[in-house]
Amino acid sequence: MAKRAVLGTLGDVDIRLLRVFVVVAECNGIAASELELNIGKSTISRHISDLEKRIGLRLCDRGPSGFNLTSEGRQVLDHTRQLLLQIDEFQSQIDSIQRNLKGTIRVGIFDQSSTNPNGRLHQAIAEFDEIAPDVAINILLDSPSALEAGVTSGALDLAVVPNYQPSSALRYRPLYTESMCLYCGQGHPLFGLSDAEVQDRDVDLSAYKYAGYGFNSPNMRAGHKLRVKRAAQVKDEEALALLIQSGRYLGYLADHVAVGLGAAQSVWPVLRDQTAYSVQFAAVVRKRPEPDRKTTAFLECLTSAHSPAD
Amino acid sequence: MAKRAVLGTLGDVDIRLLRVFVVVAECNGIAASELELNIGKSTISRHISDLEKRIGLRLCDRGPSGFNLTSEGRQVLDHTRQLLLQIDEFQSQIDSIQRNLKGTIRVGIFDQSSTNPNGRLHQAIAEFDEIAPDVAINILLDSPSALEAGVTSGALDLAVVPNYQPSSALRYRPLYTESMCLYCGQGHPLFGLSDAEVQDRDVDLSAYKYAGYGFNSPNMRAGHKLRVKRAAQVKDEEALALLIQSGRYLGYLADHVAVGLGAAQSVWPVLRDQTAYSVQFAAVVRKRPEPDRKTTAFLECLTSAHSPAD
DNA sequence: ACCAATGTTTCCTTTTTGTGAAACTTTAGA
DNA sequence: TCTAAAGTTTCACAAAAAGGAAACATTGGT
Repeated sequence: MAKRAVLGTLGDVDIRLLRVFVVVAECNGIAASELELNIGKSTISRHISDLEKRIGLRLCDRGPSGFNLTSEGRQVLDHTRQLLLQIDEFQSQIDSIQRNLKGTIRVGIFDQSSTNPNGRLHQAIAEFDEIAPDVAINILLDSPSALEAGVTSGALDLAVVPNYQPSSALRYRPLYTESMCLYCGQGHPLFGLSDAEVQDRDVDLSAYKYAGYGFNSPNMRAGHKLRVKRAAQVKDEEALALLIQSGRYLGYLADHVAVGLGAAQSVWPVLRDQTAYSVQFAAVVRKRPEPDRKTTAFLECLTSAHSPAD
Repeated sequence: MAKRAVLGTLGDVDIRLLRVFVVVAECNGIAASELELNIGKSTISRHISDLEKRIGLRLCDRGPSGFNLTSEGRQVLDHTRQLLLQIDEFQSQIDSIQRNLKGTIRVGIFDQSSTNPNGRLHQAIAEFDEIAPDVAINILLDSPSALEAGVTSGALDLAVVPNYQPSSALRYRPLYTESMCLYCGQGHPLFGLSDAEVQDRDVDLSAYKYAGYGFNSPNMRAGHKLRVKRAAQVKDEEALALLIQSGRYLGYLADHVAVGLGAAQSVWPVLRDQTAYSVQFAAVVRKRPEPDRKTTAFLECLTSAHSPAD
């Protein structure tokens, strides 16, 4: 240590010495406090006399003739007890900060993902409310790119988005996957045909009208891969399902949506082997500044809500 | 260190770290606080992260992108400020104990010493009242041996007594001296005789009546040394002076008393060369338990009141 | 793309602190 | 008077804490 900096030149009474003093005073002697403190008496003796030097007062008469606090010692003892209480209080204030999360958490959700039965957001929210009842939850629905932008800028604490094109500024935590497939509706030329039949006929999918989302999304990328031309743009899943059910359009649907629509009766998977793909949904937070505690806690809730154990 | 005792296992938040944290927060960054703290940034950085580990909370985002307290950091800062205030308050409570003497001080005075002009007890009292206005002074007059017994037993805090037969349990601090001499009164056979004349006549002092104190005192010891027989016992100086002035008795008087009686007119020193002696008056306190602060302070006042400088 | 500023980490040194053992000192009590 | 008990002091040592220097890492601005 080069030189003690300006801090606590005079002050910074050693809390430890004060604690020792209190115990010694309560035990009414050094010998008696040995057990309590679990320190040798030579050490205790030095502690007490150190303390006396530091605060410049003789605190007690001690020796073979007995132990007695001086009048100053009694006063110091009183003030010390109070100080130690205040320190304990400080400790518990800190503890309570640790325990009680407060504030508002802003969570973004991909607006077309709420129907997936794999998504356990509701469960995560319930868990979170259990451990952090004082945090207000703010939920916002938007497109994946808008959500990621929000998280990056700090406008959102966390978002649940399909995990594609990961940004290096963000940290992704996989939650669940959604399986997608190209569907057509009743009345469509491909309706009812098995993959083998379609393949036998050497069908060119791009010959059919295709409906998809108008914004950047896994759906859009899948469409690109099929090289289909988008004849209809939609903004939400229901609209897309409607177009497909019309029997005029091909389009990607999540399998759970197809099931919801009545499956084989209403919509039909096209070339499942080739067109099926799955999207992983992930919770995303920014890397820095590091997410705060309530965000981390929410992330944990999300993870545990989606872990296989549950 | 063999093993940290049970004290403050979890707690004992390091006050120093908290102080550093407050300064850093106030300076809004580590670099800025370097000057203020007069510590290198590497150390400060470590301090802050140590503190974060100890209390288990991230306190601030820091880095090239700027410095920002987290919401927890802000809360901790508030509580820390309060704690530091309370520590300061503790300090000043201690200081005030140091400064303000309280209680009662019991002082004993040799009851035959109050007329000596060298005794500056009044001045000492004035000084003491200046520095310790809240201490009540209790003064008791008694014989030297009674006073010393009082000090030894703790019934008295301090006494001013002629310093003879020092007791090993007591600590003596010389204050002033009183010169004594054997005197006779007008009408006595030795009145008016110079030392030489008395010696020429080969006078046997023990042939004359002698008057002295009836209790153990320097006066009594002086009488023993002269081998005079005590024909009259007195209990105070005025009675003694009266007997001597009668011209019938020899007796020891303090020179200042003789002067007060009118010196050469009224009383006459006998064989000054041989009979003169001086008594040192001293303040006396017990060695242990060590005298308390007000006693020590009073002792200081006595000393300074009697020091040559004054 | 480069630079300056802000922190962090690693490595090493110095100082302070905490500790026990043992030899002493003092005092109360048998 | 002798002894046991209570503290104090001295000595030696280990560990923690405080500190700095230098090499890194990250980021904002030119």
